[in-house]
Amino acid sequence: MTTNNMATKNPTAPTSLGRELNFAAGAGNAVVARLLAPYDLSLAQWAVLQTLWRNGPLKLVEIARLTGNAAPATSRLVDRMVDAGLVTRSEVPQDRRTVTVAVAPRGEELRHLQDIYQQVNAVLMRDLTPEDADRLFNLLARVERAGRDWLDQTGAG
Amino acid sequence: MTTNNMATKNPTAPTSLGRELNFAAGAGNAVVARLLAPYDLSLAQWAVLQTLWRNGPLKLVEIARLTGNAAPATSRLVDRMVDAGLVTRSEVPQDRRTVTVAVAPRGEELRHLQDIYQQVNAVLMRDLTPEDADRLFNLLARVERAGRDWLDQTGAG
DNA sequence: TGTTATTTGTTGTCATGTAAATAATTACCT
DNA sequence: AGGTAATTATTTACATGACAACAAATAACA
Repeated sequence: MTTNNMATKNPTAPTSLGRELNFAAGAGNAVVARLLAPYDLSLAQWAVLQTLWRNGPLKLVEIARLTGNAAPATSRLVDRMVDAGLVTRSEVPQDRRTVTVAVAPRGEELRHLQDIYQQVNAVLMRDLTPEDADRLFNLLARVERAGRDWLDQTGAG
Repeated sequence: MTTNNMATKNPTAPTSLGRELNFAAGAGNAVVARLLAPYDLSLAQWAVLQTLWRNGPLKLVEIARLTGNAAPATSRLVDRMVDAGLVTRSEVPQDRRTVTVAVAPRGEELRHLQDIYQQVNAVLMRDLTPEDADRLFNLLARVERAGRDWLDQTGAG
């Protein structure tokens, strides 16, 4: 099983986990992009709608946190989505710094795309057993946590 | 072990594989970026240098293929790397369409960064057993292949 | 109360990714 | 040979991402 451990022993094909992560993520993103293309919706836009469908109207900073993007990128992304009629911006009297973003009617019409990630899961995990799928999610979570921990300790230390 | 299968059964936390892939890849990319920052080198630039360090001078289209990017992105990326003195462009008499990209002296000085991905591997896989690491590489390869196959069949069919 | 720190959102600047269109060159094939 | 197809690289246009700097508003606190 591990007589020729790819990650630690194989000298002819040194393998970068970062590369494999990016290639796998890239393939997944291409699948979503193709599924969303008929609706003129990008993956980034879908991610914003998804957080709003699930959580209701949100502050911009919350959308940024939930989608894993920085605030400036989210601000401009929401700009384009407002122009496209997908979401609305509303000022908040209680805190005049914040802006509440909510789904607009044109975005509500796309709510049937809320569970499209399950189609993507099905495509990507076509050849995986349920046990393999569990393992993959678990391993990815551990990898991400290890990276974030190192970033925190290195950046703050 | 699979009494509460996250990927298929847990109704309270539906999980997107694409999301997890992107978050894990993002964490890995942030780690590399921080390691490369002292050398004023981006991940994309490092990837180009890596292909050249390993394979010698290459056509632009070969760099694009090996790094997994489209040709236009590679063309501009190489532009900036030429400006930075990292690589050189050379015309090929045998085929006047092609341009050969080679490592310049200033890029050769960074060759010690060739194996930096191993440091990243060590950070990301800190909590993984060698068997887990093997499984992760294997699962990622299968996921990517499933996505690419679907894209090919859907796009070409 | 009044000063300082924090939070929130935006804008500027840049790097990078895609797709489409273009130009130049080479390969193919009757 | 000559016309068509394929390959290679670039340019254009646009979306998206990061970081720094900034402005406005609120919170914290001496």
